[in-house]
Amino acid sequence: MQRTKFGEMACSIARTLDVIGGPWSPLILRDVWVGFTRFEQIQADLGISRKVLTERLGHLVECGVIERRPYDRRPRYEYVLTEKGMELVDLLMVMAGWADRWLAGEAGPPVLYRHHACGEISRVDLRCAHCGGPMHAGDVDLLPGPGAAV
Amino acid sequence: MQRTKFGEMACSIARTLDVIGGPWSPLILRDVWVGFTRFEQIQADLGISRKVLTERLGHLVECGVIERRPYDRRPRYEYVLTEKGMELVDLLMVMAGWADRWLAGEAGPPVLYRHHACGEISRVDLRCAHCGGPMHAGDVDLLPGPGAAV
DNA sequence: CACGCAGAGTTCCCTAAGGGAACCCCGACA
DNA sequence: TGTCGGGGTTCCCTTAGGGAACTCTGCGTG
Repeated sequence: MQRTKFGEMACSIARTLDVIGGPWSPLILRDVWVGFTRFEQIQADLGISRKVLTERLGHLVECGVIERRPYDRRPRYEYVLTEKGMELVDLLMVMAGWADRWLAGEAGPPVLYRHHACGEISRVDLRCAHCGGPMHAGDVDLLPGPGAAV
Repeated sequence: MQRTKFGEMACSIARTLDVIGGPWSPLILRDVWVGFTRFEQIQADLGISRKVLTERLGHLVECGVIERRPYDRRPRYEYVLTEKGMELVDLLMVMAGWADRWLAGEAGPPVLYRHHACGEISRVDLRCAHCGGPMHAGDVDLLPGPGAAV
C-alpha cells in the first residue's frame, strides 16, 4: 500500500517491492499460478475487495508480470503469467519454503512440491550460480555494483 | 499494512506475508542485515516514519526474526537477526536477484554478491533439494500437504 | 549539581489507501 | 425483451502510514 515509492531507491529489494509490495500482490500471483486466472475466481478465492483487486491486477499488468487477455467474444478476460512473472513465482516458492520450515507447526505444510525432473517431493534450495555450493545470507559479501547510487 | 490478516489462511505464502508483508519490513531486515542495527540508523537510512518503524520492529521481534538487545547501560538497543531471520534474508537475496535481472536497466545492479566459498561474484540459483537440478515455478507440481485446509 | 545531549521511542493530527456493498455495462441466450 | 454472469466502477467509511513535535532516560561535562 506504500505511500513512499520504493522504486526510486537504488535497491533491488525496494524495486521488487514496488512491483509486488502491495499486500495482496503475491497472493494474486499465486492464484494466477495455480490456475485461478479470472477476476471472479481470484476475488472469491482471496476474499479481496473488488476495487483493490482491479488496482492490483492493473499494476501487475503494467509491470509486465501478468498479461490480460480475452478468452471469449464477450468481454471476458483471463490473466496469465509472463516469463517475468514466472520468475517472480520462484520467489513465492522461496517464501513458501520459509513458512513451511518456520511456521507450519504440528500440521505440517499445506502444500507439497513435486519436482518434475526427479519426481520427488522436495523443496527449493539456494545455490551459487557459479560454483553450485550452498549460498545463503551468511555466505556472501556485498559489494557496490555498477548501478550503485552516488 | 494489511487489514485482512493473512496468517489464518492455510497458505505458506500468506503466512510469510503476515511476518514481512508490511511495506517496510523487508527493507528493515535488509538494513539490519547489512549493519544498520539501531533505531536511529534504520530510520535515517530508510526515511521511514518513527512511529511505523517502532511498530514494525516490534512486530518483527514478536515474530522472532530479530532480537532486541541492549548494547549499553543506558537504554540503548540494537536489533540482530535470529536464525529464523537470517533465512528470511535468503528470501531478500532472491528478491534482489529478480530485480537485478528484470529491473536494473542500463545501470546494472546496485549491489553485487560475492560468494565466500568460491570467491566469485555470483547470484543465487534455485535447485531441487533432492536431486540438485534446477527447480523453478514451472518445474513442479503442487500437491495438498498434511496441513492443507479441509 | 544543573545542564545538555543523544538514542529510542510516544503522541497527535492529517491524508491517503484498503474494505464493503451497491451499482453499471456488455454480449449471450431463452 | 428480460435476465444472467463476468468484470469492473463508484461511493462512503475506517484505519494505517507520514510527519513533526514532544518525552524519557542516563551518562558526561563544567
